[in-house]
Amino acid sequence: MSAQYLNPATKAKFQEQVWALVRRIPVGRVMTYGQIAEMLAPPGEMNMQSYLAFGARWVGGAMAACPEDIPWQRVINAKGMVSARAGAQIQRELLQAEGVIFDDRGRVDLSRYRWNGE
DNA sequence: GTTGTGACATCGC
DNA sequence: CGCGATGCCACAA
Repeated sequence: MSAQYLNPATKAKFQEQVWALVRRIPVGRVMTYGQIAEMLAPPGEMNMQSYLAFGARWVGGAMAACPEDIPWQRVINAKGMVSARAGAQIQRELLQAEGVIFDDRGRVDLSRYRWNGE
């Protein structure tokens, strides 16, 4: 069969879940893509392992559509750094304005700022 | 139908 | 703790 495309509705739903979770991230806190992916429920249509392997990137895909209502700035990678994308410089300042401290390498202390979803 | 890319994670050194 | 290399899925051309 050709490329096994996932159901658009399922994708959109997952995207919606990501946004809902990002909205719950309190000020001064951050979350990693992998953590968000693991926190949300897998589309079910696909294998669990597959989701675990690429769920993080799906979160990035949802962020690609980052509505202005979503504090996408609080979503960072597992390295505690802002992903290399347009506006990374801005994102850093936004987090600093919220009280997040960046070290010389532009990294934040995940063990301190990472939000466990409470 | 095939090829390449991506807002990443994890393992190894 | 930091950096390099590998693997994974879905999507666009």
